Amino acid sequence: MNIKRTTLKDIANVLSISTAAVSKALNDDTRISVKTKKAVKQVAKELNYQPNHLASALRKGKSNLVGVIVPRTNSSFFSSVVENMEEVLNKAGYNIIITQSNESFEKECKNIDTLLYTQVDGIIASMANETVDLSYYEKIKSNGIPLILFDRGENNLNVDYVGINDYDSSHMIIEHLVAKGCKRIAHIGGYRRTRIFNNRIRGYIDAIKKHDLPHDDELLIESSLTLEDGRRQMEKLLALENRPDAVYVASDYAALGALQVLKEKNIKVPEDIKLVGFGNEPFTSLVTPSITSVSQHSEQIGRLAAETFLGYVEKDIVVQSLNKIILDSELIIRSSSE
Amino acid sequence: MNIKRTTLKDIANVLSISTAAVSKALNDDTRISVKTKKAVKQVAKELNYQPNHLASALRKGKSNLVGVIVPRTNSSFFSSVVENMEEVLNKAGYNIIITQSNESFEKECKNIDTLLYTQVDGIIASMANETVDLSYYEKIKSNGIPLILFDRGENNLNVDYVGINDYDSSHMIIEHLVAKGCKRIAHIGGYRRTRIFNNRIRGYIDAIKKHDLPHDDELLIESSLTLEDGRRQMEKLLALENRPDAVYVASDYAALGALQVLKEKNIKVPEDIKLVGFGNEPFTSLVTPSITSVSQHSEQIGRLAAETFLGYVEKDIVVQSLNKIILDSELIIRSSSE
DNA sequence: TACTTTTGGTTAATCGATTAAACAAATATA
DNA sequence: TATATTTGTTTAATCGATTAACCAAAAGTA
Repeated sequence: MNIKRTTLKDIANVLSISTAAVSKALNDDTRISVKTKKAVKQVAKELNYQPNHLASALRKGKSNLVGVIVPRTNSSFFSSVVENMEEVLNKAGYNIIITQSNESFEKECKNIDTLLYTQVDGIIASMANETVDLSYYEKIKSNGIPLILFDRGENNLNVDYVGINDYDSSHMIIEHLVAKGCKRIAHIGGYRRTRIFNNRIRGYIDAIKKHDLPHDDELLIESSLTLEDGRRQMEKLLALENRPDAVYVASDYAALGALQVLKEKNIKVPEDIKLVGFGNEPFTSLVTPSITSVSQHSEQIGRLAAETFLGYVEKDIVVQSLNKIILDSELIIRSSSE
Repeated sequence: MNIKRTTLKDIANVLSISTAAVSKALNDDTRISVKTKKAVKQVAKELNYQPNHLASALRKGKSNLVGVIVPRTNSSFFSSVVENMEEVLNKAGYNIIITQSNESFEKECKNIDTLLYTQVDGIIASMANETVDLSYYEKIKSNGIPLILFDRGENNLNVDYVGINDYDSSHMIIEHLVAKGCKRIAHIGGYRRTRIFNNRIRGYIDAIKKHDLPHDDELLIESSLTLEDGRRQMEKLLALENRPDAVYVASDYAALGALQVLKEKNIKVPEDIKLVGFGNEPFTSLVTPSITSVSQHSEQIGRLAAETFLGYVEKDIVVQSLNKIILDSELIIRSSSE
């Protein structure tokens, strides 16, 4: 498969001018006459000229590509974030490369390597569940390109972060459940090592204490937050001597698993146990009963992360620092906690 | 943000040898002594050398990147296809760039431009719903890189295709519904212009005829197959004087919309109306009642598409032709049609 | 007229890695 | 010993676009 592509030289030959002139003409350099520009553009069109991105990126030291790393793409939160990010970046002349870590640290490292290898101008990422070793992210920083984190961030990296207020979100949820009369609220949370999940756990504990509710160890569970683990942990909670009357799950997927178990055991939701998820995935409104959840404003997160990146490249800023943009979340109350 | 990266030259300088020797040493050229290789690799490591992909790709005329275009990433089918594709390609030394068209023709064209611009070595794509004009895909072909289509393909492009047998799948569904005693089966299908949906429609019609069942025009509806349109079309079917006793929907999302409407109207599924979806999205097993659906073997599709691509680049084949790999699908029977 | 400025280019270097061709030194072969 | 081959490396060209530096011709200005 070798079809010779049109190059600047081909255009230059046709018009008997230098490649430099052609390059400048195509880039609308002021030092090229209108007449020449017209001629060049005409020939470029005729020969179906497509600039060689590799060559120009190599020369300019800039690829106009932004790398994106997400744990999964098949989550509506991440997919929406990416979509909005892309819109902003496209407008600024950047294209994006999406990679997914599948929550695996190893895969995430590979993705980082791929992106650096592809010479992206910056990376916008949400960290995998597994990730504790930050050396690969340090690698991005030491490469000198901007790194923007969203949702799953890490203070120690000292880079920009866009996300919601997880601590407050937990408070909001507990307030809601308390208002509904719950007295024994459990939390199936994520792993504490992940900052956002740790914040949700802290929020949960503080809110529980504030209302003088029981905060037994057995009511607080760390989980991988997959659907399957949601099932498993819910079964654990149901096996307790003293069952909770409400469960706050830090992810909609795990909440869905929990709901399945509750339904299978004929435990009425919300009458017997109230359930709250997190993330406002579309299916939360579709299942029966629909699940109360927290909306994270994915559109804004995507847009803000992109704009933060653009802020760096446009102003050619050299040093990044810990700079958090924290958005308010919104509790969407549905049948599972009514 | 300008941190000077280590180049071949830096390594060459340290060792007082030529950059050519360094390049060859790193690529394990047989003409370089073991001693030199060791020294070079040692220094490369010390200086944290990262090859400049742009430079090597430019020189070699090969980027080792494969572009992927999918209608959406937040569908478990596409996400699983991509995951498996990636696994195969990674092993062969290729990295992938994922782009999503959001079912928009315009966006798809942009994606193709981006990928060609990034100089990918090939493109694996599933076409957007909207796409009828194939000129952008022709552009890929005329660029001389392999194009592999999956799921949403198009014969007229004369390229490789990996997908399931949609015509047979429809038959399988109708057989199942007939066996369950259904006598008036409706089909909410996709747009006929999309080959797979056309095949499903043809399969539906032929199977219906085979069983001498009514195939009134009002029972066959073309739809965008979004959840919302699923609702809309289901409402249309319910407004009919002579309601169907089963509905076969060509997408799980639309089937979910249909199910919502049925539940809202207190129509019992499967007692009053049986429902079948398509795609075996995870939520089909999660909703109540769970939805009968068709599994498309996403893992295999992904793997086969990747291997087809590799077949071209490894053998340096020049001409592509219409070459279909058709897999069998599997009907997963659940409560909605029991 | 004589000098300056502007216009519209051209030349040549450059980005960093690869590779064909050349070459010196070491080793093998006749 | 003389010649051929192998080994290990260097030189220089190349991929295609960009750009700093340079230059000739035209136009402006004192």
